[in-house]
Amino acid sequence: MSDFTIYNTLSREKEKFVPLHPPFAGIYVCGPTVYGDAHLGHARPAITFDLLFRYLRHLGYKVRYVRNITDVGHLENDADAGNDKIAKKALLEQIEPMEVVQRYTDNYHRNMDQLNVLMPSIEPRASGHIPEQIEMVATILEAGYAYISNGSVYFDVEKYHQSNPYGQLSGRVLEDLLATTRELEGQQEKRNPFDFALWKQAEPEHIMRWKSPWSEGFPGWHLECSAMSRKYLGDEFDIHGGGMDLLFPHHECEIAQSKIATGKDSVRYWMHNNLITINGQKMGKSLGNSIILDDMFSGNHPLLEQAYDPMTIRFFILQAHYRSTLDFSNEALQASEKGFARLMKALSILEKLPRSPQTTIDIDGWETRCHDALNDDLNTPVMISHLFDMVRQINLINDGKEQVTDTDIARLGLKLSAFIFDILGLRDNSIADSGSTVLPDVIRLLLDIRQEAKKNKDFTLSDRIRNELGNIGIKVKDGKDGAEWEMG
RNA sequence: GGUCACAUAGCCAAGUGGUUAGGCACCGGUCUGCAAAACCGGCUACAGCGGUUCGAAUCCGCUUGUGACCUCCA
Repeated sequence: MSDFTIYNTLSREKEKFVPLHPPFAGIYVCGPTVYGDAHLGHARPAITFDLLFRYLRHLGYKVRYVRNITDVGHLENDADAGNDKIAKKALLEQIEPMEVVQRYTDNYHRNMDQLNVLMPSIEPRASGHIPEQIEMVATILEAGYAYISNGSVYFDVEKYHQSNPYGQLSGRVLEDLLATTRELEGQQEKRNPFDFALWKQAEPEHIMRWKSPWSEGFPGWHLECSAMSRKYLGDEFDIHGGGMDLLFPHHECEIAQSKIATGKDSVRYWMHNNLITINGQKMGKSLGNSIILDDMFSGNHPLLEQAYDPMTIRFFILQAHYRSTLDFSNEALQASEKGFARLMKALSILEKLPRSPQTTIDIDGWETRCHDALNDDLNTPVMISHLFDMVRQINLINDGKEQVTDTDIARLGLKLSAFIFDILGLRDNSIADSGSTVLPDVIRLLLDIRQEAKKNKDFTLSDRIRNELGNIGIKVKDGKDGAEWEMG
């Protein structure tokens, strides 16, 4: 089996994953800003790094996965500035900022649970780490890489760049940045347009504010991730993840301020997931094509032809590689829905397969191919294509065209379960497998009666049972060994 | 305007120099009282133009198109 490799944005190459302190592995991922409902854009990084979390654990690492909640103010530039996003929403709705934060945090958690995204090991909130952030600002000031201007503290990028390469992660050249930065209001406090705030003095109407040595205000926009990753993962840690949209300036700034605060390059592997498009267009609130997850699951949105099960969404996202853009459309989602159902179907017949004295399929080679795909920078689409190869094998066994022993069925079942449920984090939520058995039993009874009717050539009765079950949403499917059914 | 990505069959999506990835749709077939479902099989594409090479979707150049970032949004 090959080594686990990760594409490192910093080197622009796939690198073998070697943790700093085996068997431990530390991951930090930029989490949501909780000022609105979770949408598709939140689902992708959550699922991508959930996959990473699950796979590292599968490989035997003891993983600490930290994913923050951003609940401290960040300015909006497009509107009548002055308030941060959370404060603004709070005023709008006449409630406490922390009430907004709580509501949308709960909502995010609920949606992530629906997508079968595991909770991280630690989920720190920016508002709960103000002292750590203030301390980091002070350290950077003492080191001489920041300056105070009108109660705010800014990071001195130019000075940093004299001894450290600024822009390495995102491929920016400082001189170019200077040439292309636009003139904006509020820039006059800064020595250079590309300097960024470590601490920001609050405007009078700004509700979320904390006391600091420099002013009453709030921490800078990139600082929380540096402060919290350091606190929970140390000065140096293994993996930092996030969306590609965070590459610049957010992660670039994190690198700079952490380097000065700790004297070390804090992150070994930078991982970035790509964005989601809808019908070929970027998803965005301003474009009116942003779909929140609740609507996705209920189908209640003009762009949606139907409701999509969370597992369909998860499977769909995993069918593309995390570093590629992924285009949502009804056609594509419906394709995934059917493919996923076929996968689950094959899994369900596994136990019922006819046993043979020998096995004619190559289980070990297949397992290696699955692992190799995952080891190749989490190439889930290739891994899933191997799963479908096994689906075909299972069906061929079922048709008597291939053979498998009793032992190998058990072995295969364990492996499939590990890949599909443990690593990919999929969940079989067909109704027959959950909750009470009363409904399945009743349906089974009806189907038995129908079978007898068919035997007696009473097709009026048999069709009536099938049709009326169909009317209440239960699809009857005749097979060789009696009828099957499913909700739908 | 600057920087960087990407362009693969009806749709989605892997693939980084030489054996048809995969899913959905579609078309055949098996099964079946009928239908549906299920299963098996088929479907050989790489934006355009030029170049490198014995050989290119894959490397290089140009053109066209799409997207991301360049903002005290995260």
